[in-house]
Amino acid sequence: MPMSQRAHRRTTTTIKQVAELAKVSIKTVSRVMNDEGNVSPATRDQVLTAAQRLNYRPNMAARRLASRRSFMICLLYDTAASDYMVEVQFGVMERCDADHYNLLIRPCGDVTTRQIKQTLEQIILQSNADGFILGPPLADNRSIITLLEQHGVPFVRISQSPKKAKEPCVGVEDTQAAHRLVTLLIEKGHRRIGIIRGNPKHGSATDRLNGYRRALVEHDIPIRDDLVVDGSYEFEDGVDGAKRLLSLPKRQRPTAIFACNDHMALGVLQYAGASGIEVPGELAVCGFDDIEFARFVWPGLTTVNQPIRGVARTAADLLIRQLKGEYLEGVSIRLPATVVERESTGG
Amino acid sequence: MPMSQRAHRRTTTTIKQVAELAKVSIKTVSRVMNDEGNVSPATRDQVLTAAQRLNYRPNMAARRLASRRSFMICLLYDTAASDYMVEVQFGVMERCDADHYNLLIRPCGDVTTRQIKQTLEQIILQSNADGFILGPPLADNRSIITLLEQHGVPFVRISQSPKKAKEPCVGVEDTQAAHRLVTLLIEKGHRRIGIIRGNPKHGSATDRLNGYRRALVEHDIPIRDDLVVDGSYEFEDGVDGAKRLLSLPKRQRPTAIFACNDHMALGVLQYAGASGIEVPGELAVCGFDDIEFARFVWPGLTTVNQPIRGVARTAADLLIRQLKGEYLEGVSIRLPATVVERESTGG
DNA sequence: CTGAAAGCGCTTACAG
DNA sequence: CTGAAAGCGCTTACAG
Repeated sequence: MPMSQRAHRRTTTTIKQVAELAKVSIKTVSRVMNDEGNVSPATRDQVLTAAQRLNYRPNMAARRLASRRSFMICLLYDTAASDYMVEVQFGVMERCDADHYNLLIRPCGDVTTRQIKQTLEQIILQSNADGFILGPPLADNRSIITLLEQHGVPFVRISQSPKKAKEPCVGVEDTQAAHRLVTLLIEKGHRRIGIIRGNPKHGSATDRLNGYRRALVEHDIPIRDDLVVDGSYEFEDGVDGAKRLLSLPKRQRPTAIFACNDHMALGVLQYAGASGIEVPGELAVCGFDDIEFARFVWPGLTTVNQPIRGVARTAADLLIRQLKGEYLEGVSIRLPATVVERESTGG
Repeated sequence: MPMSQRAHRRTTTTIKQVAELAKVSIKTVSRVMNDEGNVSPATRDQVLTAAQRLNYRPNMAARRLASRRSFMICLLYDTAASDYMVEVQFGVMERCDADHYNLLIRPCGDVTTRQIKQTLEQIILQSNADGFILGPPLADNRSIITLLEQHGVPFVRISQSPKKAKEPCVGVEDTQAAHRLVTLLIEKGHRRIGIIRGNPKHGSATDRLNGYRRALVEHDIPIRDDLVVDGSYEFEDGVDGAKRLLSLPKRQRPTAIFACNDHMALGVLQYAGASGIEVPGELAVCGFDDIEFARFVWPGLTTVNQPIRGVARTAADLLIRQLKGEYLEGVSIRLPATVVERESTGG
């Protein structure tokens, strides 16, 4: 006998059996299980006792079919770093568990917007998700947002650009964090500070650049265009950016580089290592994200720790509250981030 | 009107409407949708055309309820590295998509076996999963295996220890890969090769040590106990291991270190960097796993690339085939891994 | 505060 | 190769 057949034989107790034992109607059991209220404490106790004795668990498939809800939340994201996404998954899951929602994950890496839209439409049509959480930078994708809005499906965005849609949005205060980071460099005596910018598709890229600018302006340090180079959050951008910045004439070249994420900062470190430039002696380096490896490289990387799990938990919370009928249009939440100082910016 | 209400209004076509349009019974539509056969080509075409015209998608909740299957596969894992798990998720998902299974993820990091068992029992009782895929090292956890077997739930293990259960098992040929890696070091002239072992809870730790031993034996190099140090796959173990190995008297200390995973190898690199020991000049270093950062550090890390996604896809495949009734007891598959040579082992 | 009835959209088991 | 009937285990909408 193959296992698959044995598996079908699992005995399950139904709402009917609980109702019989508790001597009430199935509707009353349903009321108790769903905390609907309008049940006398005595009846409630009877039902709960009966349910416990029979080890009753509501059948989700039946509940879904009858209520026409899936109790599933879909987490949609594309090419985010794995560390980041695993944290997001944890955060969302924590919140989902509390309300018995299932989490469906939908990575769409290396896929065109057109393909994502098709997938999305399938998921929506099959009623496989009551709501969506969009990770960056998908959360800023205009045509995805429009599609979800057209179908009237609730969703929450994890993004730095709240204005891009009226749906709730959760992000990080990274302008402030970047500001503190660059201020730290200035306080250590740096005046020529280079920056390697993030992927312009992400709202965070703009935010972090703004933090950098503000810190310089506050200290009356002119913003030099030749110290601002483009990047897109990839390791290689860090290598290229460092190369460009450090090939400036010696008296003009930066003594510190702020790479807008850790991947690029590690690229800077690699270029420095390969070129015999000593960090932090000749060059201070800092990143953003505090990925696991920021403390694993030598010298350890000064960076910013983002409360990713908290952001994700908050996003899930807003979505679930929306599903329960709360009106949350225009809600935007930003969580604070923390500067983590390590060896790459010196003593 | 809150969004949650609008969401409920999504119009869906049912099997009944398709049946009417195609002028057949709903049972026949069901047959076509499930590829059951026993339908004449002409009828089949009619149904397919009708389904397409109405943009019909079977309602999963109804299907689940009627068939008493959840069409969900649960991926259960604990404290694996995020890079690893994201790859596993991708691989499993790829295979699930093909058969319209949903993927439920269940990370159990930092949780006792007792708690995992409770969670598992809940999932099983709620029929929320037709089958499970166990990631390492959970896949070798005796009491988890027993629990699943008792409930008669099909599962597949991702593990290096096929003998630990009769259920299907998928792994990597890492003994051979470790053997090739150490042989490479020997061919470069190294004779004193240290090894930092992996977490003994993982079957891979034993495998990799065996590969190391075999390579030395084949080249008539004695295995020295003082060159074999314990570890558990954490970065810090690499630091500690390097410290211990490199504090040996100069003529006895290793000229190369094989850390049994990349995290530990990066620990070795960090210790070397902080101690002014030049890699690869004074010390060759290699790891195992080929995590993203193996190529981001300087010097780039020589390591072994594992076909994680393929392993995961294979595991999902075995599970789905089991669910379809195939008999796969005792099946064990090992996929080959590839040595990736970078700067940390020299020219 | 409680319940009887109808129905969610499929599959199963059976019949022909 | 095709179909009519029953039922999966809940919730919804209504009545009292």
